[in-house]
Amino acid sequence: MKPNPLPDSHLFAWRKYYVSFWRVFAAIEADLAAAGLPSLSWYDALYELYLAPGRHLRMNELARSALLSRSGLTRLVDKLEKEKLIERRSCPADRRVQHAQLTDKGVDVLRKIWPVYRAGIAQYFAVHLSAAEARELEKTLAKVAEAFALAETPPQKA
Amino acid sequence: MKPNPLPDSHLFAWRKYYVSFWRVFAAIEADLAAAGLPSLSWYDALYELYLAPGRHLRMNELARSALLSRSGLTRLVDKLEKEKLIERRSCPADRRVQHAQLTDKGVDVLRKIWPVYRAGIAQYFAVHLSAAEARELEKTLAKVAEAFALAETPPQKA
DNA sequence: AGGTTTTTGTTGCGTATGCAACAATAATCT
DNA sequence: AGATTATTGTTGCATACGCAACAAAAACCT
Repeated sequence: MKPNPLPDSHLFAWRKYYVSFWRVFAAIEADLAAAGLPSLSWYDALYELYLAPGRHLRMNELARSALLSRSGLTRLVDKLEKEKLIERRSCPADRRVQHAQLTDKGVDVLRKIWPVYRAGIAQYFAVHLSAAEARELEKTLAKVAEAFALAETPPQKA
Repeated sequence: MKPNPLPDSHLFAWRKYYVSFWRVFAAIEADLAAAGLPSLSWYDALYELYLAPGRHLRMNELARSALLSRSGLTRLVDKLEKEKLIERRSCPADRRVQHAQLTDKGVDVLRKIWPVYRAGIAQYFAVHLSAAEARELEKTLAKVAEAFALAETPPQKA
């Protein structure tokens, strides 16, 4: 940990990354709340289920995708289930496992949130980026995100 | 709001931005907690005071810089004051105003946090960026952040 | 098979944080 | 000056979230 190479260029990049993210995130959350819609954590969970084959995922998988702890996800799924946006389903093959299954009503809510979310992304974030900058940003941050995806895979024998 | 131009390139950039940020943020927070250090919100507030002329700021200003609501900042300052990292000082010129004044002990804590924070930035974020990418990222996200700085300034008459 | 270890989801608890309401004070407008 | 309005920081309340402990179930060992 001694070499710790953090040149100014990278530190400055971090500061902008950090500040800009919180500002954009707060602005989008405020827009959602003002529209009487659920917050982004609901969207994230519902959307991950929407993408999943069969529109269902194990709690554990969903927690990872939705960027939550397992306990946090349990609470979130409690609320989503109370609103009938998902259903919990036991897994016959492994009786420890619960699946969260997206309902049609869940898809509806997803479709209600998206226009406001999209407008927020456009207004607070995308409007400042050229197409080239967007592609560059995606490429760069993909590497940052990817490192965590790899870390989730335990080291293989070979 | 109808045109709403959000091309795929920008949407993909947003997804990477969003996911990578949460992952990096959580990893750094975990490192700080593991080292028995306070969380980033403490660092943010102390650091903004450190940068400020005279090492003090009004509560309102500090809330903005530290990315917190006024009430959130009040609670944070309560804790910082209890640990003697800052002092509250009334302002004679405007008796509504309180200043948060960084103490020497506050500077010490800042210096204790920074190595762990820096290592986290380096390890989870900076290591994936070339110098050119870092500069590009900073330039791009500066525009995103700057829009909010401008929005804070109420529209001028002219 | 029988005992240990790991994994899975849930719960108790503590903490962080925002919104709306509030009191004190300052600024603004006749 | 006097009345109204705006600003500042704080508080009550509600909510969201993580960690550690837990029970149930599976996987893994001899």
